[in-house]
Amino acid sequence: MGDERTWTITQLADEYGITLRTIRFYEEQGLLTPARNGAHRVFHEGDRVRLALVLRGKRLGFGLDEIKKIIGMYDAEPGEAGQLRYLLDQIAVRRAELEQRRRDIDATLAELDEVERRCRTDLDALRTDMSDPA
Amino acid sequence: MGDERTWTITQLADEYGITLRTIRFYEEQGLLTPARNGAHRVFHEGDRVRLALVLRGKRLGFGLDEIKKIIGMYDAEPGEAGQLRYLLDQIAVRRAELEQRRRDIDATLAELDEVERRCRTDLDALRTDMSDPA
DNA sequence: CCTGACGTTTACGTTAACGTAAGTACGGCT
DNA sequence: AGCCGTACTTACGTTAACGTAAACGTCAGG
Repeated sequence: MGDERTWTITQLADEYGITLRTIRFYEEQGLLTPARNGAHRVFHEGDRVRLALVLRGKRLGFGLDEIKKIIGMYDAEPGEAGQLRYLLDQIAVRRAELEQRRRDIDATLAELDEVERRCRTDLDALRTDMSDPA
Repeated sequence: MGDERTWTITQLADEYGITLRTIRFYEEQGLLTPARNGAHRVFHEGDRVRLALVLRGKRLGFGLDEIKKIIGMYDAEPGEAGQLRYLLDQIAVRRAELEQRRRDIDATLAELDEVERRCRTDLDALRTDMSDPA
């Protein structure tokens, strides 16, 4: 039932292609809170998921404190109405940011397409010159 | 014909909500190459477009040197076949990155939706408790 | 003529996100 | 007993992307 599987710090680092230092740093910043066996860190499934979320946030270009807030929203306690409204607000803000990013991505992809087309046209032209050097 | 309109550094800074320092820094890094009137910078339409591209790159979380390469692709000279193939390679790389980012964004948006649903459910529960305090 | 707005350069300061030692500790193998 | 592998903490170093201050030029308006 209760997800017995655990990981060491190097196992997680290997799995996600990051360094031990990075994981320790994330803990230092409060992004991770692994259990301890003496001095050694013990990571459970939840820690693993959180780490994945952090890395995704990074790929999205968010700063670690931003990521901390976002992740914090995932496991927010129900709390009182004020907190809930604040949370909804924050969700709206993040969503707006992400949607802006998606628009940026789409625009950039479109321009890359354009560049690629020009590129292939130029290549074709070169080939034509080669086979028809008159 | 030849786009006569020009801008001062403050005009561009105001338009894009950045500082003079930032624009000067971008020039220092070779991302912008405005003309000069004596010591004063004179920005033409092309510079303005490039600045917009830089800022979009930043919103996407790219570093300035990455952005420099990407923008460099836009105005690459036809060049020889080897260069063109390299460029096509680079385009493929960027595209893969951007598509990964879009997947990340979609996943995050989906999770935000989930959090929002839980949030609204909780709010509803609170309202029900209020109106039916038995 | 002096001030203020706008621009310039040079250069040191700052923050984020780690990198990189240095030194210590502990369990297992031979 | 000695060493290896893995992990720990502490702490200074580094890079990117500007911020910020200092000191100066120049042109229009009062």
